[in-house]
Amino acid sequence: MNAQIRIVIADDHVLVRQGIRAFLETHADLAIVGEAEDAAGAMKLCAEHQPDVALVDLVMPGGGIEATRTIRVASPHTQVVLLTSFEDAQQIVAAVQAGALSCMLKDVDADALADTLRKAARGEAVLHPRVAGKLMDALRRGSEPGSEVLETLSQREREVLALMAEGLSNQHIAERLGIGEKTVKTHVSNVLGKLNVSDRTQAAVYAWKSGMKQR
Amino acid sequence: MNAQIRIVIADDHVLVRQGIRAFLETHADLAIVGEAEDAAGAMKLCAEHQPDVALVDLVMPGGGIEATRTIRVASPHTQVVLLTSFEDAQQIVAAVQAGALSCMLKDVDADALADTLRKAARGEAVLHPRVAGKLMDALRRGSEPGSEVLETLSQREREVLALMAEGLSNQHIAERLGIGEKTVKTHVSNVLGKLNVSDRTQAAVYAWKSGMKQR
DNA sequence: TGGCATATCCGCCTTCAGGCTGAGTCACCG
DNA sequence: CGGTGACTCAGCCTGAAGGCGGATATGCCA
Repeated sequence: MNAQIRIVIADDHVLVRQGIRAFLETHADLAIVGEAEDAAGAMKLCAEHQPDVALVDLVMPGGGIEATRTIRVASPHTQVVLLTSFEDAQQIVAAVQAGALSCMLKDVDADALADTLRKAARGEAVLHPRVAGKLMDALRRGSEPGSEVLETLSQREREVLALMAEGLSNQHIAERLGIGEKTVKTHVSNVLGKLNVSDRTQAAVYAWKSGMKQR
Repeated sequence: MNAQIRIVIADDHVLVRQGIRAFLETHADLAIVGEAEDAAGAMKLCAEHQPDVALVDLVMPGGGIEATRTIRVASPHTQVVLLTSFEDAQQIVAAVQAGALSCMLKDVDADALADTLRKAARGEAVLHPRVAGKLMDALRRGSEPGSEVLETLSQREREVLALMAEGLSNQHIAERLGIGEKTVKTHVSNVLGKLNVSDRTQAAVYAWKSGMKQR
């Protein structure tokens, strides 16, 4: 007994959404339960409907990658299928690491897309053939280079950021590094300024996003 | 000016080599210039003939990965197409990083294999569909299992955590979710309690550690 | 029907984070 | 020798964060 597969579409272009909808409505087992036009809306919609699959455009207000990440956290049941016009390996890798299951280019035909969605609902990944090649490139290069902004940090600032990214308070960082808390606050302020973020949580997120915690 | 594509086959099973040879000989544009049964022989053969493509078994004496690496170094012109019976993500990733271009499972049919070889000669990668899935898994490195503690969070709490993990302040989370800041603070407190952490930065780190990538 | 979990909101209070300013030491460099 | 940058520390002040208690409304389940 196969229930319908419930799908949320997230794309900032109405035309694209309508096109996808028209594509998918020819398949009786696929039900579109909602459409969003930005990352925030996509997360909200997924949290609300808990769809089986979210079809997310890589390029959208708020960011397709951020949308993927928030959807995966806020709505673990929902599998994310990425939709993209461009074959940017870095972006695709980032999206996969953010929790995207499959990745399709926008030139797929209706049946292939439907098939991808069905497989996604079962947790099976599908890679668009041309995406596969890009992914191989990215893998070969061994992950993306870190942010150049991180390079502007001094040694001490990097240490402080690393401990911030572990969730330590100023006091604990001070103890860990054997310096005063005031000094830590100075470093923290400098780090926040250089990274152009407004608080330690954003700095920690920055560190994780830029990969300083992954190699 | 389509010259024949020159191919070297490296597999330790005579039967397999003969099978592949029989497969490919039905295609006039594919020429098998040599067969090797181990890594050393494959490298020697490639260095000698500088073939366009080397079809390398992942499992062979001397190691398919080592064979790939040495071939790529000793004979840069030669593209390596991996052939494997097993879908071991680690092995495949390692082989790709060693320089393999494409990866096929041994259940491909003759035409698909021929097509892969032609593309490889042009430098285009092809991933066997089932291999793609494994590769995604490896990339994701354990995002699926998720922490069991995350399961104890309510829907709303997961949404709040997702936004905390993006670095948003209580005020911004409130705006994003369309609820009051006081309510957000309540949710945040509950999340901190359930995750057994003492501040939002630690919660964000927790989300990143358990929800997205790496160990 | 009475618990129980969830989600929403309010107020009070304490602690901490982070901005701003200033300042001392040290090492390196032109 | 003076300048520059990194590292250290200090005081002051504002605002955000988070704990604690209380409150209301929903829906689910025994």
